[in-house]
Amino acid sequence: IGIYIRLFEMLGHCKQPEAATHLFQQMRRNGCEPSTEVYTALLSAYTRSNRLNLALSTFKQMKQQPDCFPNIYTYSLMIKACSDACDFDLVRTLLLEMGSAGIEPNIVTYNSLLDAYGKAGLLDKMENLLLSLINNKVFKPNVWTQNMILKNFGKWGQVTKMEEWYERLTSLGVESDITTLNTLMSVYGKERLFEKMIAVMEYMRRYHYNLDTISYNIMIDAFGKAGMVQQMHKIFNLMKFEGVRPD
RNA sequence: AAACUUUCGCGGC
Repeated sequence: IGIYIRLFEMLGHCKQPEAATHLFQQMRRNGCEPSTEVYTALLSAYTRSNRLNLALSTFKQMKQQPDCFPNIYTYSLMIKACSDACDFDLVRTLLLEMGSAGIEPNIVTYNSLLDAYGKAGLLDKMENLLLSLINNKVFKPNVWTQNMILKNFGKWGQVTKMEEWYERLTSLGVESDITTLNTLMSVYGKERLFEKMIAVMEYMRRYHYNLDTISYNIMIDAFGKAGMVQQMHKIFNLMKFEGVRPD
């Protein structure tokens, strides 16, 4: 059983939803009873390839099986899939369904929903939900919440909002990680705020965050798009000097 | 063992 879950996970990463379907059928022919975990892994393989309809029909099928009750992982996954498709009515249905099943959403569930609002440009909804989570003290935002909030304000050009929320979340005790700082650099790069982008890089070097391939890609990309060739070369040379390999 | 975030790809709609 664990092997099947591992295989579904691998097929998900390789974007092979059809192969996952076949594996599931084969599993059943071999007399293996599906479980919550197996269905969740299968659904994950589907949603990783954005096969929402296939995931929805499989989810329905899952709920008709004995001993295959969706759990918090299953619901979070389905909520993310519906969120990514901007089907917020379906998200609401799933949240209600979870509630009646006695399953409470957690920070991961809300992170998916917050990100979906952000991606759709519904920044007010995103911010209001975040504020209510903070004010109700149900969940502490975590570093994933922070990174996603910063990215979404940045994505829509709201740099000041992004900086305000960075300060606020930091003051609430959320730590920054390499992804946080890469996100800030990416936004500053897109906005052509190169001095801020470089300031983040220097901060990272000063405080011993190891810049990774993504960090350098972000900066090279930003300078490249602006046609700033010698700055681009400087970053490239720094990357070689630091022993980070390009991809 | 299975769910959430940053660059670029690949895949899907």
